[in-house]
Amino acid sequence: MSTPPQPGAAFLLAQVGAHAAARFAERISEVGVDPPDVGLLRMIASQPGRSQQSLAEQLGVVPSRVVVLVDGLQRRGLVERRRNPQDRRNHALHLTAEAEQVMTRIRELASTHESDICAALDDHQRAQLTELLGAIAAQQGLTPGVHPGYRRP
Amino acid sequence: MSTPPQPGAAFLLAQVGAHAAARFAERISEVGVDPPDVGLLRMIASQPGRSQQSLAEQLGVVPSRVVVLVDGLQRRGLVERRRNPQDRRNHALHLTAEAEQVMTRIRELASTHESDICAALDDHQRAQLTELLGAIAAQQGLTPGVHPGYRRP
DNA sequence: TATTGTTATACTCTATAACTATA
DNA sequence: TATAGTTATAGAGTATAACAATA
Repeated sequence: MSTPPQPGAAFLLAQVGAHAAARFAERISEVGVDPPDVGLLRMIASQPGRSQQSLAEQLGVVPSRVVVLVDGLQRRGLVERRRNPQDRRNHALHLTAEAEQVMTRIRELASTHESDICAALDDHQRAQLTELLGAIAAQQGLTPGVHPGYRRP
Repeated sequence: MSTPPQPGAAFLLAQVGAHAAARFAERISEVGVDPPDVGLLRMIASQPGRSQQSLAEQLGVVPSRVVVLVDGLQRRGLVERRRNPQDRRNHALHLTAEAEQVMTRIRELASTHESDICAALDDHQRAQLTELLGAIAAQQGLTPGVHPGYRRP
């Protein structure tokens, strides 16, 4: 007797999660950034002046990867590296004025994205889903706001 | 006034989904395969004798990628390519006896994985989550059982 | 001429390790 | 000597396009 291919919650999570991530990537390509960029921009926005090392640590990523990501954002004029006069080794990261506008647009896109992905659910179900996922995330020890797309070094 | 970083359902989906996928990849590494391998093995198991073209189409992937994946599975002794005497251009794909055993083990690992990922939920909540995710998957037009990790060509 | 599968090639992403400059 | 950041390099994964065999 063969096992019927009834996907469980874990497979559905991976499937729907990857779909949601891919659709989000499509949307934000409008402003010329990709999901890792957005993660970094959000972290810099919430704590301006952070060093690349501290970002690497929180993301669970090797510092040389942050260099590449920040290079890209700097080329696009979204992030500034400012030498810290107290310790000229480290770079304080700040968003540019343009980045503030871009972040506003990203928040709009994220909101549309949210509605799109949850189009099958009513408000109650959406709240329920958020609660269930939040419980899993907490129990699994996921860092709030940090996407595991950044891999551990 | 700054927007509080309250992650919505879409972000949680992407975050938890990527986590689930990564954990599953760890588990199945025990039998020397990775998630794309498992997807292919499952498809061949449910419809033995399929051609590489038909797999490529269902996965939404370029045929040359299927070549590489099947090469790997063949090297590991899990898949056989059999020339079709009627049309000697195409290769009918079949699982080996070893692959049947490996699939049994993978099903065990998937079951453990499922319990692990849903450890924060009781049975009722787990059923609820599965239902909500199923509704999203259907409304978003996702192919049942096909992980979007295989990208569209 | 069209189709199945393959190879050759190139591009992207990411990690490792060596290196520079500051401390 | 230790630390922040950078560069150079290599490996994995994947797509594109040219190609071989068969129809």
